[in-house]
Amino acid sequence: MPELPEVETLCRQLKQVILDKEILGIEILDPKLTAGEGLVRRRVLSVARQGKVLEIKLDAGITMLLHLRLTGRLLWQKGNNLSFPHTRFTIFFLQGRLDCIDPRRFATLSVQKTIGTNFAAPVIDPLKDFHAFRLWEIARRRKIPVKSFLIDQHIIAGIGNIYACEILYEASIDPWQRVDSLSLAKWQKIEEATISILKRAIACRGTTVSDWRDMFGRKGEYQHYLKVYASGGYPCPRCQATIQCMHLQGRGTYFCPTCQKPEAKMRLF
DNA sequence: CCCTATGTTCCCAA
DNA sequence: CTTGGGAACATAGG
Repeated sequence: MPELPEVETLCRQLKQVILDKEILGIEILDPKLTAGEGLVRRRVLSVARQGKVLEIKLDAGITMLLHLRLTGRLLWQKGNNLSFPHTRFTIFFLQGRLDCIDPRRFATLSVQKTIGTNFAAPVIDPLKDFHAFRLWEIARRRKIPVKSFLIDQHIIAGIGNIYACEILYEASIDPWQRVDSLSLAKWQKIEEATISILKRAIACRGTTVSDWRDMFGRKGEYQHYLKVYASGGYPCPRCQATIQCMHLQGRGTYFCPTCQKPEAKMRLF
């Protein structure tokens, strides 16, 4: 479910609730996630997001890395409510408990001892260092469709299928256009669209098209601002042409065939 | 039964 | 080495 705005929402909400708090206990219900054992009595020093990964630093030099993949959720609860089905682990604090719920069990949890040189991954965070010129330089050397480039987590960390579709619609660029054919001016349009869309989606606490919920169980609001995602067959808000859906890399890719007109010979199939 | 799904990784072929 | 396609992971919903 979660892309950058959803993970950022969880990150901010986690900070409100568990920063500086002590872990009183952990219950692991999914044997795939035993990495979480041994964190009892540790205190939360910081919560951060790297791409779609939540990074929780504890004392004693311990770092938890949580990736929710497709269907992972975090839910903060007070009191002794019954756990939701598919709850995979629970972390208990004095103030409440944090449930990780994940029907498809794709979510991953790892625990690392922080050792000396913790070099940053050479990955671009769309909100911190998405600069058109830098992206243009990297893209010049690649021959993949621009949408594949935007959702490649080794290049840019955090953009997934929904926001890639929205960004390319906003920038009026064909998702299949080869990245090595994009001008610097087009990259400036992509930069502008990416930053405005992701910021607005964060302000909306994410996009709920099916089951995304924030840490307090609330739906997001950005689904009301989607222009093309999940709108196949509906008219384009700009030109009234019919929004199309085609597969790219096995993912549903929504676009306006008129506003995002393919440039001759630059489209890949 | 069929298909789809906001993610990632691995294997294989061109 | 690069790229694209498909399967895998596991489950719910239309």
